[in-house]
Amino acid sequence: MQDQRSRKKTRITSLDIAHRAGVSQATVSRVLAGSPLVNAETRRRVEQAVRELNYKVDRHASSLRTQRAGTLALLLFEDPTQDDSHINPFFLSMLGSITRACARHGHDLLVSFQQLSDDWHADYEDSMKADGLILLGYGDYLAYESKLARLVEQGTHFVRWGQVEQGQPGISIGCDNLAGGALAGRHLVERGRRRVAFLGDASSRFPEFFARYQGCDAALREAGLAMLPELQVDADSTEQAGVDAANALLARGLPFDAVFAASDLIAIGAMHALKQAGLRIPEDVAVVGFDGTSMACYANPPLTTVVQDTSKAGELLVQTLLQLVREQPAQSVMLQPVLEVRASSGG
Amino acid sequence: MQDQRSRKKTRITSLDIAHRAGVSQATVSRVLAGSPLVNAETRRRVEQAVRELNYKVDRHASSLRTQRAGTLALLLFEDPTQDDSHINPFFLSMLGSITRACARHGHDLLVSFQQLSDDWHADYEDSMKADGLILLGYGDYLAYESKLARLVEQGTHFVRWGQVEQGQPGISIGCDNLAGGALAGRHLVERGRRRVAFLGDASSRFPEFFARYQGCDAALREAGLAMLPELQVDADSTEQAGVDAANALLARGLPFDAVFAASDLIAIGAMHALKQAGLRIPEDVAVVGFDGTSMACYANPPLTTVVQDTSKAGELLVQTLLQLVREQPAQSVMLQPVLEVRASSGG
DNA sequence: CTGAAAGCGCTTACAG
DNA sequence: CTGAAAGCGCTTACAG
Repeated sequence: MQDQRSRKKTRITSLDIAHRAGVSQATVSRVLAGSPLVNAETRRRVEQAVRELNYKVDRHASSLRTQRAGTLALLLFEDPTQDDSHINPFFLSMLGSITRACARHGHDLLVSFQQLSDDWHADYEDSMKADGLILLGYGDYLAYESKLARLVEQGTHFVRWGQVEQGQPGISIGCDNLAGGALAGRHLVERGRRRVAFLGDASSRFPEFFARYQGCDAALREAGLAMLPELQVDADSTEQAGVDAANALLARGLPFDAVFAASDLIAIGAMHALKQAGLRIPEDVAVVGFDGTSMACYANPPLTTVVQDTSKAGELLVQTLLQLVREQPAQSVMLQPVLEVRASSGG
Repeated sequence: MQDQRSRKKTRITSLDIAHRAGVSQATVSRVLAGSPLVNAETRRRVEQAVRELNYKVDRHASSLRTQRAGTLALLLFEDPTQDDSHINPFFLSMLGSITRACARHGHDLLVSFQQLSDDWHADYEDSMKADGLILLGYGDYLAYESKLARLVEQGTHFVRWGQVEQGQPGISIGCDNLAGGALAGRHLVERGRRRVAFLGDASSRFPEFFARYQGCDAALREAGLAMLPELQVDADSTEQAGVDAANALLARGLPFDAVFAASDLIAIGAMHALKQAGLRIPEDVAVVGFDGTSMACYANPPLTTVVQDTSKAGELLVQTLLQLVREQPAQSVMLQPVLEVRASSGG
C-alpha cells in the first residue's frame, strides 16, 4: 500500500497499474491518453491506481512509439558575449514568456545557447529531442539566412523571432520595428527635437535595428526633417556598446538634441556616457530606447522606450510552432509595439 | 546519394547506417557509443555512413533502453511575479551559466518556471524526462523545506541553489552569504558609516537574506557598532519592493547613513526612492547591493555590490547534480563572494 | 468497451 | 572484434 515510498528501486510501469486496477495494460494506456473509449467505472479504477502508485507515463517509451517528443527547443544565439552576467534582458524576458507558453500548451522546453557560427542546424529535431525549434537572438542576418534556408530544406519545424520581411526562409514572428521606430521619431518631433542621433547598427545585416532607424526617419520626414547619417553610430545591444557609441558620437562634435537607441541596453549605456560628458537628460538631449525592459523604468532618468509585448510574443511563437509541427498552415506575424513615455524624453 | 535531402519523410535509423556500412546494427550502435571494441576500419566506414546520411541517434529509443535521459531539468521558482519582464536578472544569469555547464557536460536542459505552491515534486524524474533537478529561486524557505524532504524521501536526484546550512534535506550549493554580508558591513564601516539600514527580509523564512543581514551585523560589531532592527525593512527582490522599502524607511524618520540592500534590484529601487527624496548618494547615504548583476554597473550612481560568481555556481550545480545521478558522493558547497566597489558607497 | 500483439529504435549481455 | 536476439515501456490498429 505504501510501496510508493520505496526509494524508487523499480520503476512503476503501466503494467503495475493494470494489475492493480484489474485491467489490461492497453486500457491503462487508453485512460492516460484520455481516450473516450473507456467505461467510466474502468477509468475511475485505473485513475485511482495511478494516484496510489504515483505513476507517470515514461516519456521516452511514449515518444518512441508516437514519434512525437512533446518538447520544443529554444535556441538562443549570442554573438560575442560569453559572459553569463550580460545576457540581454529582452531575450531573457522572452525566455520567460516562452517557457510559460510551452507549459500552457503542455510541452516541455529545452533551452540551449548557441553561437551563430555553430553547426546546430536541425540537430534537435533529427535526434527527436524536440518537435520544433524556436530561434531567438541577434547576429549578422546575412550569415543567419543561409542557415534558415537549410532548415527549410531539411523540413525542420521552426519559428524565428526577428524582423519580418518578404521572401524570408521559413516563418518569423517579430515586432513591427518600422512602426516602433516611427513611434519614437514622432514623439521626439513632438517634443521639438530636430537632430536625432541613432545608436545601433543600421544595415541589412541587422534588419531589426535597421527598420527602427528607417521608421524613425520616416516619422521625421513627415515633419520635414530626416535622420542624418553623420549622427548614426554602430552598436550592438550591450550597455558597454551604448557607452562607446555615445562617446564616439560626442567625439564627432556635431550638434544633436536627441538620441534614439536601438535597444534599452544601448540607451542606458548612452545615458551614462552623456551624463558623464556633462549633458543633461532630457534638457540637452532627449533619449528614447527600445524593448521595454524593466530596467528602463529604473534608469536615471527613467527611460522612454518602445515596448515590445514579450508575453504575447512568446505565446505566438509557441502557438505558431505547434501549428507547423501539426502540419497546419501558419504565417509570419508582426506585433505592434507601444511607446512608454518617461522622463528621459521630457516626460 | 543525396537522399538526406528528401524532406525527412522516413527517419534514418541505425539499420540504414548498418546496411550502408555493411555491418550489423549492433556495431553501428557500438561505434556511436564510442565503444573501444570496434576495429578502426569498421569504425571509419560506419562514421562515414553516419555523416553521409546525417544520422542522429534517436534519443527516446536510447533513453528507453538505457534508462537515462541525458537531460537535466531546471526548475525556477518565482513567488508572485507573473510578469515576464520582471524576472530576476540574477537568476537569469544563473540560467545562462547552467545552460552552458550542461552543454559542456553533454546534457540537455529542460527549463520550467514553477510556483512554489505547485505540486511539482519529482514529476520530471518520475516521467524520465530528466535524470535530475536543479532548483533555483527565492520563496519562503519554510514552505520549501518540506518539499525538499519529500524529494529526498523519493530518492530524487536534485541540487538546490540557496543558503547552505547544517541539517538541510538534500544538497545545496550557495553563496557564503554571511561572508558576503560581512564584506558589505566592513566596507561601510571603513567608509565611516555608522547607521546601516537593511532592505530585505531578515528572517529564517529567507535564509539567504537573513545571512547577509547577520554577516553585516557581525562586521559592524567588530567595529563596536551593530545593525539596528529599527532600520530593517522587509522587501523581496524587485525594484518596486526596493522603492517601497526605502520609502517606508524614510517614513520612520530615523537617521541612517548607509543602506545595505539584500539584492541589486532592491538597491536600485532604493536609490531611485532616496534620490527622489532629495538625498545624495553617496554623500548622504552610501548604498551597497548584492548579486553583482550587470545593471549595478550602469546604475546611477554605479552601485557597489557583493558579487556572486554565477559562472562558477552554474558549473558546480551541474557537476554536483551529475555526481548524484551517477550515485557518486557529493556535498554541499559555499562559494565565496567578492566586493565590487563603485560610486554608490563613495567609490 | 476491452485485450492480445506488434513494433517504435535503440543497447547490451551472450555467443562466437 | 562482430552478429543475433532480447527487451526497455509504451501506443494503437486489429479482433472481438
